[in-house]
Amino acid sequence: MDTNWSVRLDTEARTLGDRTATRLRELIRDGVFAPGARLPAEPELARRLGVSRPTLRAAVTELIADLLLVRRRGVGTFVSAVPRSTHGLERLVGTGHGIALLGRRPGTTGLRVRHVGADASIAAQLHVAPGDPLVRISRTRTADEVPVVHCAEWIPADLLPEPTALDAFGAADSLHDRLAALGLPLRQAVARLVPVLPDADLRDRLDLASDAPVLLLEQRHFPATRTDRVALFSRHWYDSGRIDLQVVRRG
Amino acid sequence: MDTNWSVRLDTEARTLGDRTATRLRELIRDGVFAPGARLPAEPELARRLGVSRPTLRAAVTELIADLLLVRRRGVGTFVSAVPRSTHGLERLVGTGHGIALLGRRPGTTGLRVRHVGADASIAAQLHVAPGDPLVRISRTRTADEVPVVHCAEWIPADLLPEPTALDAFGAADSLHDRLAALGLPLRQAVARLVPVLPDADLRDRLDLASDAPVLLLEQRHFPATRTDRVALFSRHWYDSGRIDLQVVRRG
DNA sequence: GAGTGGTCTAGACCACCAG
DNA sequence: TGGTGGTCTAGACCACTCC
Repeated sequence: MDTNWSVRLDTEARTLGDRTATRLRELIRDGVFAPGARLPAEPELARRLGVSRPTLRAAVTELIADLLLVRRRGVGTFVSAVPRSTHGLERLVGTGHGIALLGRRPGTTGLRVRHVGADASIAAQLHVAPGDPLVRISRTRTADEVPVVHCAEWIPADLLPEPTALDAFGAADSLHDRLAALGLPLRQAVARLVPVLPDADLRDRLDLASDAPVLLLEQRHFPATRTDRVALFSRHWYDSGRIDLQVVRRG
Repeated sequence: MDTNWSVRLDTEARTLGDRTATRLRELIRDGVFAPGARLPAEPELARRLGVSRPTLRAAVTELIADLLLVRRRGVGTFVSAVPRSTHGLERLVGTGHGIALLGRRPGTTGLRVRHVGADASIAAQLHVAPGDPLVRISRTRTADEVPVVHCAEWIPADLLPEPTALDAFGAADSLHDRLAALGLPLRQAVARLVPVLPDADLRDRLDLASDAPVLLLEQRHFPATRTDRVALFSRHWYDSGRIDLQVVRRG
Protein backbone atom coordinates (compact mmCIF):
# COMPACT_ATOMS: atom_id res chain seq x y z
CA MET A 1 0.00 0.00 0.00
CA ASP A 2 2.47 2.60 -1.19
CA THR A 3 0.56 5.70 -0.24
CA ASN A 4 3.61 7.85 -0.64
CA TRP A 5 2.54 9.86 -3.63
CA SER A 6 -1.18 9.62 -3.25
CA VAL A 7 -0.76 11.85 -0.23
CA ARG A 8 -0.04 14.74 -2.54
CA LEU A 9 -3.15 16.70 -3.23
CA ASP A 10 -2.75 16.05 -6.93
CA THR A 11 -6.49 15.77 -7.47
CA GLU A 12 -6.29 18.68 -9.88
CA ALA A 13 -2.64 19.56 -9.98
CA ARG A 14 -1.34 22.94 -10.92
CA THR A 15 0.39 22.57 -14.24
CA LEU A 16 -0.24 20.26 -17.17
CA GLY A 17 3.21 18.79 -16.65
CA ASP A 18 2.33 17.88 -13.07
CA ARG A 19 -0.98 16.36 -14.12
CA THR A 20 0.81 14.38 -16.81
CA ALA A 21 3.27 13.18 -14.17
CA THR A 22 0.34 12.01 -12.07
CA ARG A 23 -1.13 10.14 -15.05
CA LEU A 24 2.22 8.47 -15.67
CA ARG A 25 2.45 7.47 -12.02
CA GLU A 26 -0.97 5.85 -12.30
CA LEU A 27 -0.01 4.02 -15.48
CA ILE A 28 3.09 2.66 -13.75
CA ARG A 29 1.21 1.81 -10.56
CA ASP A 30 -1.47 -0.02 -12.56
CA GLY A 31 1.15 -2.05 -14.40
CA VAL A 32 0.47 -0.60 -17.85
CA PHE A 33 4.18 0.17 -17.83
CA ALA A 34 5.75 -2.68 -15.90
CA PRO A 35 8.91 -2.36 -13.81
CA GLY A 36 11.98 -2.58 -16.03
CA ALA A 37 9.98 -2.00 -19.21
CA ARG A 38 10.84 0.65 -21.77
CA LEU A 39 8.38 3.47 -22.27
CA PRO A 40 7.28 4.43 -25.78
CA ALA A 41 9.52 7.03 -27.40
CA GLU A 42 8.89 10.55 -26.19
CA PRO A 43 7.11 11.89 -29.32
CA GLU A 44 4.87 8.80 -29.40
CA LEU A 45 4.13 8.93 -25.65
CA ALA A 46 3.43 12.66 -25.83
CA ARG A 47 0.96 12.07 -28.64
CA ARG A 48 -0.80 9.30 -26.74
CA LEU A 49 -1.09 11.45 -23.62
CA GLY A 50 -2.27 14.41 -25.65
CA VAL A 51 0.52 16.79 -24.64
CA SER A 52 3.52 18.32 -26.34
CA ARG A 53 6.94 16.80 -25.99
CA PRO A 54 8.35 19.52 -23.69
CA THR A 55 5.38 19.01 -21.38
CA LEU A 56 5.89 15.25 -21.41
CA ARG A 57 9.59 15.74 -20.67
CA ALA A 58 8.74 17.92 -17.67
CA ALA A 59 6.56 15.11 -16.34
CA VAL A 60 9.22 12.46 -16.98
CA THR A 61 11.86 14.63 -15.32
CA GLU A 62 9.65 14.81 -12.25
CA LEU A 63 9.29 11.03 -12.09
CA ILE A 64 13.05 10.64 -12.52
CA ALA A 65 13.52 12.85 -9.49
CA ASP A 66 11.25 10.43 -7.63
CA LEU A 67 13.41 7.51 -8.78
CA LEU A 68 10.47 6.03 -10.70
CA LEU A 69 12.04 6.37 -14.16
CA VAL A 70 15.49 6.28 -15.71
CA ARG A 71 16.48 7.93 -18.98
CA ARG A 72 19.23 6.53 -21.18
CA ARG A 73 20.23 8.70 -24.07
CA GLY A 74 19.96 6.98 -27.42
CA VAL A 75 18.26 4.01 -25.80
CA GLY A 76 15.04 4.92 -24.09
CA THR A 77 13.25 5.69 -20.85
CA PHE A 78 12.70 2.81 -18.45
CA VAL A 79 10.51 2.10 -15.45
CA SER A 80 12.54 1.52 -12.31
CA ALA A 81 12.78 -2.09 -11.29
CA VAL A 82 12.29 -1.05 -7.65
CA PRO A 83 10.03 1.97 -7.88
CA ARG A 84 10.04 4.07 -4.76
CA SER A 85 9.41 7.71 -4.12
CA THR A 86 11.15 9.56 -1.35
CA HIS A 87 11.62 13.07 -0.16
CA GLY A 88 13.21 14.75 2.78
CA LEU A 89 14.38 18.02 4.22
CA GLU A 90 15.29 19.39 0.79
CA ARG A 91 11.57 20.02 0.31
CA LEU A 92 10.33 22.94 2.34
CA VAL A 93 7.04 21.98 3.95
CA GLY A 94 5.53 22.85 7.28
CA THR A 95 6.58 20.62 10.15
CA GLY A 96 3.07 19.27 10.60
CA HIS A 97 2.68 18.58 6.90
CA GLY A 98 6.05 16.82 6.91
CA ILE A 99 4.88 14.54 9.71
CA ALA A 100 1.71 13.77 7.74
CA LEU A 101 3.79 12.94 4.66
CA LEU A 102 5.51 10.27 6.74
CA GLY A 103 2.12 8.70 7.30
CA ARG A 104 1.79 9.82 10.90
CA ARG A 105 -0.77 12.03 12.59
CA PRO A 106 0.63 15.45 13.55
CA GLY A 107 -0.27 17.15 16.81
CA THR A 108 0.83 20.10 18.94
CA THR A 109 1.46 20.59 22.65
CA GLY A 110 2.68 23.51 24.67
CA LEU A 111 1.87 26.20 22.12
CA ARG A 112 2.92 29.66 23.20
CA VAL A 113 2.85 32.94 21.28
CA ARG A 114 4.77 35.88 22.69
CA HIS A 115 5.97 39.34 21.73
CA VAL A 116 9.66 39.76 22.50
CA GLY A 117 12.58 41.97 21.62
CA ALA A 118 15.35 40.51 19.47
CA ASP A 119 18.43 39.42 21.37
CA ALA A 120 21.80 39.71 19.69
CA SER A 121 22.02 36.24 18.19
CA ILE A 122 18.47 36.20 16.83
CA ALA A 123 18.82 39.75 15.51
CA ALA A 124 21.89 38.74 13.52
CA GLN A 125 20.04 35.83 11.92
CA LEU A 126 17.01 37.95 11.01
CA HIS A 127 18.96 41.00 9.84
CA VAL A 128 17.20 43.25 12.32
CA ALA A 129 18.53 45.49 15.07
CA PRO A 130 18.81 44.09 18.61
CA GLY A 131 15.65 44.90 20.53
CA ASP A 132 13.44 45.05 17.44
CA PRO A 133 9.96 43.62 18.09
CA LEU A 134 9.54 39.96 17.20
CA VAL A 135 6.75 37.44 17.44
CA ARG A 136 7.99 34.26 19.05
CA ILE A 137 6.10 31.00 18.69
CA SER A 138 7.13 27.86 20.51
CA ARG A 139 5.51 24.46 20.54
CA THR A 140 6.25 20.77 20.62
CA ARG A 141 5.06 18.71 17.66
CA THR A 142 3.89 15.14 18.08
CA ALA A 143 3.49 12.26 15.63
CA ASP A 144 0.77 9.83 16.67
CA GLU A 145 0.79 11.50 20.09
CA VAL A 146 4.53 10.96 20.55
CA PRO A 147 6.64 14.13 20.81
CA VAL A 148 9.21 14.21 18.00
CA VAL A 149 10.38 17.81 17.63
CA HIS A 150 10.39 20.96 19.68
CA CYS A 151 10.07 24.14 17.64
CA ALA A 152 10.93 27.76 18.35
CA GLU A 153 10.19 30.41 15.71
CA TRP A 154 10.97 34.14 15.52
CA ILE A 155 9.26 36.51 13.07
CA PRO A 156 9.99 40.24 12.70
CA ALA A 157 6.78 42.02 13.69
CA ASP A 158 7.19 44.66 10.99
CA LEU A 159 6.79 42.03 8.27
CA LEU A 160 3.25 41.32 9.46
CA PRO A 161 0.28 43.48 8.39
CA GLU A 162 -0.30 44.08 12.11
CA PRO A 163 1.96 43.13 15.01
CA THR A 164 -0.93 41.19 16.55
CA ALA A 165 -1.71 39.22 13.39
CA LEU A 166 -0.45 35.97 14.88
CA ASP A 167 -1.88 36.35 18.39
CA ALA A 168 -4.79 34.07 17.51
CA PHE A 169 -2.50 31.38 16.11
CA GLY A 170 -3.88 28.00 17.17
CA ALA A 171 -2.48 24.57 17.87
CA ALA A 172 -4.08 23.10 14.76
CA ASP A 173 -2.88 25.89 12.46
CA SER A 174 -0.11 25.70 9.90
CA LEU A 175 2.35 28.55 10.27
CA HIS A 176 3.27 28.33 6.60
CA ASP A 177 -0.35 28.66 5.55
CA ARG A 178 -0.99 31.43 8.05
CA LEU A 179 1.98 33.46 6.85
CA ALA A 180 0.97 32.96 3.22
CA ALA A 181 -2.51 34.24 4.07
CA LEU A 182 -0.86 37.28 5.66
CA GLY A 183 0.97 38.06 2.43
CA LEU A 184 4.27 36.54 3.52
CA PRO A 185 4.57 33.22 1.70
CA LEU A 186 7.79 31.30 2.38
CA ARG A 187 9.64 29.93 -0.61
CA GLN A 188 13.02 28.79 0.63
CA ALA A 189 14.91 28.05 3.79
CA VAL A 190 18.56 27.46 4.58
CA ALA A 191 18.88 24.95 7.39
CA ARG A 192 22.05 24.43 9.40
CA LEU A 193 22.40 20.97 10.91
CA VAL A 194 23.92 20.73 14.37
CA PRO A 195 23.97 17.64 16.59
CA VAL A 196 23.55 18.72 20.21
CA LEU A 197 23.07 17.23 23.63
CA PRO A 198 19.63 17.95 25.07
CA ASP A 199 19.42 20.08 28.19
CA ALA A 200 16.99 19.35 31.01
CA ASP A 201 14.26 21.53 29.54
CA LEU A 202 14.43 19.86 26.15
CA ARG A 203 14.53 16.39 27.69
CA ASP A 204 11.34 17.29 29.48
CA ARG A 205 9.56 18.71 26.45
CA LEU A 206 10.50 15.79 24.19
CA ASP A 207 10.05 13.24 26.96
CA LEU A 208 13.54 11.88 26.33
CA ALA A 209 14.60 8.91 28.40
CA SER A 210 18.31 9.00 27.66
CA ASP A 211 20.75 11.81 27.00
CA ALA A 212 21.27 10.67 23.42
CA PRO A 213 22.07 13.61 21.14
CA VAL A 214 19.31 15.32 19.19
CA LEU A 215 19.49 17.10 15.83
CA LEU A 216 19.09 20.86 15.87
CA LEU A 217 17.92 22.53 12.66
CA GLU A 218 18.66 26.25 12.64
CA GLN A 219 16.67 27.65 9.76
CA ARG A 220 16.48 30.99 8.02
CA HIS A 221 13.35 31.28 5.90
CA PHE A 222 13.16 33.59 2.90
CA PRO A 223 9.89 35.03 1.59
CA ALA A 224 8.82 34.36 -1.97
CA THR A 225 8.56 37.98 -3.01
CA ARG A 226 11.67 39.60 -1.57
CA THR A 227 15.12 38.64 -0.43
CA ASP A 228 16.28 41.71 1.42
CA ARG A 229 14.75 40.33 4.57
CA VAL A 230 14.67 37.07 6.45
CA ALA A 231 11.02 36.29 7.14
CA LEU A 232 11.49 33.74 9.89
CA PHE A 233 14.24 32.19 11.97
CA SER A 234 13.62 28.92 13.70
CA ARG A 235 15.29 26.34 15.85
CA HIS A 236 13.87 22.82 15.65
CA TRP A 237 15.20 20.07 17.93
CA TYR A 238 14.45 16.64 16.47
CA ASP A 239 14.52 13.39 18.39
CA SER A 240 16.04 11.32 15.61
CA GLY A 241 15.14 8.15 17.48
CA ARG A 242 11.46 8.86 16.92
CA ILE A 243 11.40 10.43 13.49
CA ASP A 244 13.53 9.74 10.44
CA LEU A 245 15.36 12.73 9.04
CA GLN A 246 16.37 12.35 5.42
CA VAL A 247 17.77 14.42 2.60
CA VAL A 248 17.47 13.41 -1.04
CA ARG A 249 20.62 14.54 -2.81
CA ARG A 250 20.58 15.07 -6.58
CA GLY A 251 23.58 15.30 -8.86
CA MET B 1 35.49 38.25 -2.47
CA ASP B 2 32.43 36.12 -3.03
CA THR B 3 34.07 33.18 -4.69
CA ASN B 4 31.03 31.05 -4.21
CA TRP B 5 29.96 30.63 -7.76
CA SER B 6 33.22 31.28 -9.49
CA VAL B 7 34.30 27.94 -8.09
CA ARG B 8 31.90 26.21 -10.44
CA LEU B 9 33.70 25.12 -13.56
CA ASP B 10 31.32 27.18 -15.65
CA THR B 11 34.06 28.20 -18.03
CA GLU B 12 32.09 26.63 -20.84
CA ALA B 13 28.95 25.33 -19.17
CA ARG B 14 26.91 22.50 -20.51
CA THR B 15 23.66 23.94 -21.73
CA LEU B 16 22.80 27.32 -23.18
CA GLY B 17 20.51 27.96 -20.24
CA ASP B 18 23.40 27.39 -17.82
CA ARG B 19 25.69 29.65 -19.84
CA THR B 20 22.98 32.31 -19.87
CA ALA B 21 22.67 31.95 -16.10
CA THR B 22 26.41 32.53 -15.80
CA ARG B 23 26.15 35.65 -17.96
CA LEU B 24 23.31 36.94 -15.78
CA ARG B 25 25.38 36.28 -12.67
CA GLU B 26 28.20 38.33 -14.13
CA LEU B 27 25.85 41.18 -15.07
CA ILE B 28 24.54 41.24 -11.50
CA ARG B 29 28.00 40.93 -9.99
CA ASP B 30 29.27 43.79 -12.15
CA GLY B 31 26.39 46.00 -11.10
CA VAL B 32 24.75 46.25 -14.52
CA PHE B 33 21.66 45.02 -12.71
CA ALA B 34 21.87 46.57 -9.28
CA PRO B 35 20.50 44.96 -6.12
CA GLY B 36 16.79 45.65 -5.83
CA ALA B 37 16.47 46.72 -9.45
CA ARG B 38 13.94 45.30 -11.86
CA LEU B 39 15.24 43.31 -14.79
CA PRO B 40 13.97 44.06 -18.31
CA ALA B 41 10.89 42.09 -19.25
CA GLU B 42 11.60 38.51 -20.23
CA PRO B 43 11.04 38.88 -24.02
CA GLU B 44 13.24 41.99 -24.05
CA LEU B 45 15.97 40.42 -21.90
CA ALA B 46 15.92 37.26 -23.99
CA ARG B 47 16.37 39.30 -27.15
CA ARG B 48 19.27 41.26 -25.65
CA LEU B 49 21.00 38.08 -24.52
CA GLY B 50 20.37 36.40 -27.86
CA VAL B 51 18.39 33.46 -26.55
CA SER B 52 14.77 32.37 -26.67
CA ARG B 53 12.43 33.11 -23.82
CA PRO B 54 12.22 29.51 -22.53
CA THR B 55 16.03 29.41 -22.41
CA LEU B 56 16.13 32.71 -20.56
CA ARG B 57 13.51 31.45 -18.14
CA ALA B 58 15.60 28.36 -17.41
CA ALA B 59 18.51 30.65 -16.54
CA VAL B 60 16.37 32.90 -14.37
CA THR B 61 14.90 29.89 -12.58
CA GLU B 62 18.43 28.77 -11.76
CA LEU B 63 19.32 32.16 -10.27
CA ILE B 64 16.09 32.16 -8.26
CA ALA B 65 17.13 28.84 -6.78
CA ASP B 66 20.37 30.57 -5.76
CA LEU B 67 18.39 33.38 -4.10
CA LEU B 68 19.86 35.91 -6.53
CA LEU B 69 16.56 36.82 -8.21
CA VAL B 70 12.89 37.03 -7.29
CA ARG B 71 9.99 36.75 -9.72
CA ARG B 72 6.70 38.55 -9.09
CA ARG B 73 3.93 37.67 -11.47
CA GLY B 74 2.46 40.63 -13.27
CA VAL B 75 5.16 42.86 -11.85
CA GLY B 76 8.63 41.81 -12.85
CA THR B 77 11.82 40.02 -11.95
CA PHE B 78 14.05 41.68 -9.37
CA VAL B 79 17.63 41.39 -8.23
CA SER B 80 17.88 40.34 -4.60
CA ALA B 81 18.76 43.16 -2.28
CA VAL B 82 21.10 40.83 -0.42
CA PRO B 83 22.43 38.58 -3.15
CA ARG B 84 23.97 35.40 -1.89
CA SER B 85 24.29 31.96 -3.32
CA THR B 86 24.15 28.93 -1.14
CA HIS B 87 23.93 25.22 -1.47
CA GLY B 88 24.15 22.27 0.82
CA LEU B 89 23.62 18.59 1.17
CA GLU B 90 20.69 18.62 -1.25
CA ARG B 91 23.29 18.76 -4.03
CA LEU B 92 25.06 15.47 -4.51
CA VAL B 93 28.76 16.12 -4.91
CA GLY B 94 31.79 14.19 -3.81
CA THR B 95 32.97 14.93 -0.28
CA GLY B 96 36.22 16.44 -1.49
CA HIS B 97 34.45 18.62 -4.03
CA GLY B 98 32.03 19.74 -1.35
CA ILE B 99 34.93 20.85 0.84
CA ALA B 100 36.39 22.76 -2.10
CA LEU B 101 33.04 24.47 -2.70
CA LEU B 102 33.26 25.81 0.85
CA GLY B 103 36.50 27.49 -0.14
CA ARG B 104 38.72 25.08 1.75
CA ARG B 105 41.45 22.75 0.54
CA PRO B 106 40.43 19.08 0.69
CA GLY B 107 42.81 16.34 1.77
CA THR B 108 42.77 12.68 2.70
CA THR B 109 44.39 10.66 5.47
CA GLY B 110 44.18 7.01 6.47
CA LEU B 111 42.96 5.74 3.11
CA ARG B 112 42.26 2.03 3.10
CA VAL B 113 40.72 -0.16 0.38
CA ARG B 114 39.62 -3.68 1.34
CA HIS B 115 37.62 -6.61 -0.03
CA VAL B 116 35.06 -7.79 2.50
CA GLY B 117 31.89 -9.84 2.71
CA ALA B 118 28.64 -8.02 3.41
CA ASP B 119 27.46 -8.21 7.00
CA ALA B 120 23.75 -8.27 7.69
CA SER B 121 23.17 -4.54 8.14
CA ILE B 122 25.20 -3.48 5.12
CA ALA B 123 23.67 -6.21 2.97
CA ALA B 124 20.19 -4.92 3.78
CA GLN B 125 21.13 -1.39 2.73
CA LEU B 126 22.73 -2.54 -0.54
CA HIS B 127 20.04 -5.09 -1.46
CA VAL B 128 22.59 -7.89 -1.65
CA ALA B 129 22.84 -11.20 0.18
CA PRO B 130 24.88 -11.39 3.39
CA GLY B 131 28.41 -12.47 2.57
CA ASP B 132 28.35 -11.06 -0.95
CA PRO B 133 31.69 -9.54 -1.98
CA LEU B 134 32.02 -5.81 -1.38
CA VAL B 135 34.75 -3.25 -1.82
CA ARG B 136 35.14 -1.18 1.30
CA ILE B 137 36.90 2.18 1.27
CA SER B 138 37.56 4.15 4.41
CA ARG B 139 39.37 7.43 4.85
CA THR B 140 39.35 10.65 6.81
CA ARG B 141 38.84 13.86 4.87
CA THR B 142 40.54 17.08 5.88
CA ALA B 143 39.82 20.72 5.09
CA ASP B 144 42.92 22.90 5.20
CA GLU B 145 44.71 20.00 6.94
CA VAL B 146 42.06 19.79 9.69
CA PRO B 147 40.08 16.52 9.83
CA VAL B 148 36.39 17.23 9.33
CA VAL B 149 34.72 13.97 8.32
CA HIS B 150 35.46 10.27 8.51
CA CYS B 151 34.07 8.26 5.59
CA ALA B 152 33.30 4.59 5.14
CA GLU B 153 31.97 3.33 1.79
CA TRP B 154 30.72 -0.05 0.62
CA ILE B 155 30.31 -0.98 -3.06
CA PRO B 156 28.98 -4.31 -4.40
CA ALA B 157 31.87 -5.90 -6.29
CA ASP B 158 29.60 -7.25 -9.02
CA LEU B 159 28.70 -3.71 -10.10
CA LEU B 160 32.31 -3.07 -11.05
CA PRO B 161 33.75 -4.17 -14.39
CA GLU B 162 36.30 -6.13 -12.37
CA PRO B 163 36.34 -6.76 -8.62
CA THR B 164 39.82 -5.23 -8.45
CA ALA B 165 38.87 -2.07 -10.35
CA LEU B 166 39.20 0.11 -7.25
CA ASP B 167 42.34 -1.45 -5.78
CA ALA B 168 44.48 1.36 -7.19
CA PHE B 169 42.18 4.05 -5.75
CA GLY B 170 44.38 6.85 -4.44
CA ALA B 171 44.16 9.50 -1.77
CA ALA B 172 43.81 12.30 -4.31
CA ASP B 173 41.11 10.52 -6.34
CA SER B 174 37.43 11.36 -6.43
CA LEU B 175 35.28 8.29 -5.87
CA HIS B 176 32.43 9.85 -7.83
CA ASP B 177 34.66 10.47 -10.82
CA ARG B 178 36.25 7.06 -10.55
CA LEU B 179 32.91 5.28 -10.48
CA ALA B 180 31.65 7.33 -13.42
CA ALA B 181 34.74 6.31 -15.38
CA LEU B 182 33.95 2.69 -14.51
CA GLY B 183 30.47 3.04 -16.02
CA LEU B 184 28.69 3.52 -12.70
CA PRO B 185 27.82 7.22 -12.47
CA LEU B 186 25.94 8.23 -9.34
CA ARG B 187 22.91 10.42 -9.82
CA GLN B 188 21.08 10.48 -6.51
CA ALA B 189 21.53 9.61 -2.88
CA VAL B 190 19.17 9.32 0.06
CA ALA B 191 20.92 10.43 3.23
CA ARG B 192 19.66 9.65 6.72
CA LEU B 193 20.76 12.13 9.39
CA VAL B 194 21.61 10.76 12.81
CA PRO B 195 23.30 12.66 15.64
CA VAL B 196 25.61 10.28 17.52
CA LEU B 197 28.21 10.34 20.24
CA PRO B 198 31.70 9.58 18.94
CA ASP B 199 33.40 6.43 20.17
CA ALA B 200 37.08 6.30 21.00
CA ASP B 201 38.10 5.27 17.50
CA LEU B 202 36.20 8.13 15.87
CA ARG B 203 37.52 10.65 18.41
CA ASP B 204 41.00 9.54 17.44
CA ARG B 205 40.43 9.71 13.68
CA LEU B 206 38.77 13.14 13.82
CA ASP B 207 41.10 14.39 16.54
CA LEU B 208 38.15 15.40 18.69
CA ALA B 209 38.94 17.12 21.95
CA SER B 210 35.53 16.83 23.56
CA ASP B 211 32.82 14.22 23.41
CA ALA B 212 30.46 16.60 21.66
CA PRO B 213 28.06 14.74 19.35
CA VAL B 214 28.86 14.36 15.65
CA LEU B 215 26.50 14.07 12.70
CA LEU B 216 26.32 10.71 10.97
CA LEU B 217 25.13 10.64 7.35
CA GLU B 218 24.00 7.18 6.28
CA GLN B 219 23.69 7.33 2.53
CA ARG B 220 22.36 5.04 -0.14
CA HIS B 221 23.56 6.06 -3.62
CA PHE B 222 21.63 5.21 -6.77
CA PRO B 223 23.28 4.89 -10.19
CA ALA B 224 22.13 7.08 -13.07
CA THR B 225 21.25 4.28 -15.43
CA ARG B 226 19.40 1.78 -13.25
CA THR B 227 17.41 1.77 -10.08
CA ASP B 228 17.14 -1.91 -9.31
CA ARG B 229 20.38 -1.74 -7.38
CA VAL B 230 22.03 0.44 -4.78
CA ALA B 231 25.46 1.36 -6.11
CA LEU B 232 27.06 2.49 -2.88
CA PHE B 233 26.29 2.68 0.80
CA SER B 234 28.27 5.03 2.98
CA ARG B 235 28.55 6.29 6.52
CA HIS B 236 30.07 9.73 6.97
CA TRP B 237 30.73 11.14 10.44
CA TYR B 238 30.95 14.93 10.36
CA ASP B 239 32.48 17.10 13.07
CA SER B 240 29.92 19.88 12.84
CA GLY B 241 32.18 22.10 14.89
CA ARG B 242 34.71 22.19 12.07
CA ILE B 243 32.50 22.17 8.99
CA ASP B 244 29.11 23.72 8.38
CA LEU B 245 26.40 21.31 7.27
CA GLN B 246 23.52 22.96 5.47
CA VAL B 247 20.47 22.01 3.48
CA VAL B 248 18.71 24.44 1.16
CA ARG B 249 14.99 23.70 1.30
CA ARG B 250 12.74 24.75 -1.57
CA GLY B 251 8.99 25.09 -1.52
C1' DG C 1 -5.99 48.68 -20.46
C1' DA C 2 -1.11 47.88 -20.67
C1' DG C 3 2.55 45.23 -19.21
C1' DT C 4 4.34 41.46 -16.67
C1' DG C 5 5.39 36.62 -15.66
C1' DG C 6 3.15 31.53 -16.27
C1' DT C 7 2.21 28.00 -19.39
C1' DC C 8 2.03 25.22 -23.49
C1' DT C 9 2.77 24.01 -28.28
C1' DA C 10 4.95 22.49 -32.73
C1' DG C 11 8.82 21.73 -34.81
C1' DA C 12 13.64 21.64 -35.62
C1' DC C 13 18.36 20.00 -35.14
C1' DC C 14 21.87 17.55 -32.61
C1' DA C 15 24.41 13.72 -29.96
C1' DC C 16 24.31 9.24 -28.73
C1' DC C 17 23.51 4.18 -29.04
C1' DA C 18 22.38 0.07 -31.20
C1' DG C 19 22.01 -3.14 -35.12
C1' DT D 1 21.56 3.52 -40.52
C1' DG D 2 17.63 4.43 -37.83
C1' DG D 3 15.73 5.45 -33.52
C1' DT D 4 16.35 7.52 -29.06
C1' DG D 5 16.80 11.22 -25.76
C1' DG D 6 19.02 16.34 -25.32
C1' DT D 7 18.43 20.95 -26.59
C1' DC D 8 16.65 25.19 -28.39
C1' DT D 9 13.48 28.22 -30.83
C1' DA D 10 9.43 31.18 -32.10
C1' DG D 11 5.18 32.17 -31.02
C1' DA D 12 0.81 31.88 -28.81
C1' DC D 13 -2.49 32.46 -25.08
C1' DC D 14 -3.55 33.07 -20.25
C1' DA D 15 -3.51 35.14 -15.37
C1' DC D 16 -2.08 38.47 -12.64
C1' DT D 17 -0.80 43.30 -11.08
C1' DC D 18 -1.02 47.96 -11.30
C1' DC D 19 -2.43 52.33 -13.14
